[in-house]
Amino acid sequence: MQRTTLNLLLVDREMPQASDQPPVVHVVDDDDSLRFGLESLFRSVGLTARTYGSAQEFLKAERPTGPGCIVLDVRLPGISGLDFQEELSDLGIHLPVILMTGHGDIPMSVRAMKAGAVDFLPKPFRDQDMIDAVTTAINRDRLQRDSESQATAVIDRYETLSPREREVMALVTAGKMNKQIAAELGLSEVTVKIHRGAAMRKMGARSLADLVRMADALKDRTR
Amino acid sequence: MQRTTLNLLLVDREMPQASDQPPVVHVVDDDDSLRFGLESLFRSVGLTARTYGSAQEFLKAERPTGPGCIVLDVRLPGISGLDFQEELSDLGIHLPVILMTGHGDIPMSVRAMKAGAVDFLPKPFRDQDMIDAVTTAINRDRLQRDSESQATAVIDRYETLSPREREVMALVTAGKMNKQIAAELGLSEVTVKIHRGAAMRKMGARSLADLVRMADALKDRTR
DNA sequence: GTGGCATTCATACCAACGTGTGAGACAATT
DNA sequence: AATTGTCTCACACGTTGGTATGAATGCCAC
Repeated sequence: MQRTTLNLLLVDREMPQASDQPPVVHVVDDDDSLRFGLESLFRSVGLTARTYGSAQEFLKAERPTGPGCIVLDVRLPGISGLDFQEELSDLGIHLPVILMTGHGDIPMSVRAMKAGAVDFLPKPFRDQDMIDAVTTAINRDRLQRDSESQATAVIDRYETLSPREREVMALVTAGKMNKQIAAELGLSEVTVKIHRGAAMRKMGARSLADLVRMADALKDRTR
Repeated sequence: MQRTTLNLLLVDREMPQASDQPPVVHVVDDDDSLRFGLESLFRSVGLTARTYGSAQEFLKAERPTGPGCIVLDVRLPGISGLDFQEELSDLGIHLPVILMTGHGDIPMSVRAMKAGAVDFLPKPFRDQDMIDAVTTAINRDRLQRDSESQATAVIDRYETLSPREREVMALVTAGKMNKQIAAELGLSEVTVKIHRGAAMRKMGARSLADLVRMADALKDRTR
């Protein structure tokens, strides 16, 4: 579930976000002619492509923030495409990855897929297969981005809560009554109500159901 | 993602369940000696194996209900292992699948992994690789089973709700007040309270937070 | 030290929730 | 025909939740 747990909780407040930027396909391959070929292929279907001759070149370029995906050759100068795929995760670049290879084998493809690759295409591949893979990758990225931005909004609000408010929120969303919470924290019931109200206000929850879903979304992101 | 949304909601009531049956590895391959080899390999690590010479033989055997996984050759008499993998899903057999092949290629392995295979092993493989794959598969199955049985328990309870109770539950878990629900359904507030109470009782929810999580779990299963 | 923030609480009031009693209507089943 | 289940509602009572007023304490930073 990861859930699109929060579906429409925050939509009205988060709507005017720039989630509709045109997607960019980042092509990393040391073969010049293949880069040019892919660039024009993607342009032919209305997609913007940026190309890089090596992993280093990709990394020293401006870090991609908009939606898109990465098309990666397995054999790159200096680093394996598979290793680079993992490195991207560590760097916090979660764009979906498509791998290509001229001399690949099954274990290689399995490793890539286990690591979350969208597709693994042996060269030569058909143009349509690449386009299908990129389309799938971009859709996946869009979904990721949407749930990510919603989760981020919830986390941002959560950060504004005081320690006490967080404690109370945890117990409230665990289904406990104010009275029980007061006993558990050694407080009076009024105080609990105040923290509870503050948590609702700061989190932007219009109902307890909202708050419960936000709490669950927070748990999912921590795991 | 499916969320372990419900973590401990039902534990106290569902605990004495037979989720701790020993796992069974189902081996489907037409090569006799390989079947025997795998059977003794699995026995050597304390796993029970059942073997089948073909997909048909597997299907006409007693349908597996306990935990485990399926080890499948890609080339089977009559049907491709990849097609069989998909067929198993359609039949509602969701045991994790590991594929083996003597003459495989990359697209084959990619297709299998996309379809959710745990691993795809070219023959000959190392014993340890197979054991690792099976271990991963069985763990995955355990997680699936746990969340599945919890979800089933919630669904079973939901089925006992009357239509009105379901309507009210939906609106309650959407965060609406009794007053609003009454207006929306053209009812008096008392009536809403009665349905609401009945829903809580029948669902076994001890708090609104519980009910909200159950409602979300139901949505996740429907999707 | 003064302002700001977090935390705590009493009192009080109103809104919302939960449940029980009692009852009428309708449909389907036995 | 009787039963069962669903759906409906009025009335009443007690509990729980939400908020405002007013106030006290302690801490940290400017």
